[in-house]
Amino acid sequence: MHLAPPPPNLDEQGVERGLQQLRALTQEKGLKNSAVREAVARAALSRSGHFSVEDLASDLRHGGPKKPHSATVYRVLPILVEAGLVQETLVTRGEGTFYERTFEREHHDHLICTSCGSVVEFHSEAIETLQSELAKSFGFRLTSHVHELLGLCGDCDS
Amino acid sequence: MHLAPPPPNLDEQGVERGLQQLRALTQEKGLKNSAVREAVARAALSRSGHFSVEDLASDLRHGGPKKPHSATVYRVLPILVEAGLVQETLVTRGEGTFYERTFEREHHDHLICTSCGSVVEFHSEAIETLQSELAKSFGFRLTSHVHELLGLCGDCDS
DNA sequence: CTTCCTGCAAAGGCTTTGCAAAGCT
DNA sequence: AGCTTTGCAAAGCCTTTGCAGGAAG
Repeated sequence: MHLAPPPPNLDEQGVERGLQQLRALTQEKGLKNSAVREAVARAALSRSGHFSVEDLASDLRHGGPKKPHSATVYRVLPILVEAGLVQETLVTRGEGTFYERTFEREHHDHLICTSCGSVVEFHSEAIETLQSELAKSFGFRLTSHVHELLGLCGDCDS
Repeated sequence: MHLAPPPPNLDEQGVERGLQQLRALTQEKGLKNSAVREAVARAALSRSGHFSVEDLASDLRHGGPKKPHSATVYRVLPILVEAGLVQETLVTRGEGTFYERTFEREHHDHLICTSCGSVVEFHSEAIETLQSELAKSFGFRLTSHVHELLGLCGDCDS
């Protein structure tokens, strides 16, 4: 069990590998290439922490030449999820959907302070193993999971 | 690790104990008694599985003399949560919020088939223990958690 | 030329909120 | 009386959808 290492920002080559993985999926599905979709993917891969759809749209408005409409971002995100670049996260926050990069990043879960909102990312191999065994014993093939621990952090608990 | 026992429906006395627990909270908070709130609590405590706000509102429309507006149910549910009668659940389903009774019911988590939607409730003492240790090691005081395993059940995986 | 993609605006679905009447204490 | 609670309707918010023009293959 350990603290997940802080998000090691993806360098330009990493982003490029992510785009290639995206292209592999879109080709396989018979989709066309799209500069806008790649711009969204770039923005998502470049983010270091948790982000919302609006965060991405905002990055794109300020950052590059392409300024996708947020409806487009909503349409692209499920593709990025399917391509394994990002994943929904912080589902207990309630206010809107959040994502985080999963591409070339170690799997982790979250410990969340319900008072100040601080988030600790952890990884427990023991829990992962138990989950697998559990699923197996019920005849399930596990594809993903949501595991968020809610409580008060040291600062808020005093 | 085991299958959580099927919800042992609360009998009338159990419901009454639940209402008492609710009254304890409302008194402590200086709230007033309310027949409508208790009707919602009764409906929630009487449900056996997972339910939505609309499910409750519907029960109340058909069941008793009181027919609370759904806005009222939305206002009452957080109080029932705080009183420890119910809890949000199936957060990964996405479509609206679901609740389930926690009062006089063993804690459990969920294994969910993303294809057919079937849900298995399980309890793993080992995982619970690991969670506690984990929170402790990061200086958190745990108050609750969300743990949902997503995958394909035996039927859908063939 | 056929199919996919994008922007825009509108619709949708769930949940919250403002207000006035009604209910507790 | 003074505060909470309720119903109702309206507003809010996030997300999805229909459509028409544009881009890719």
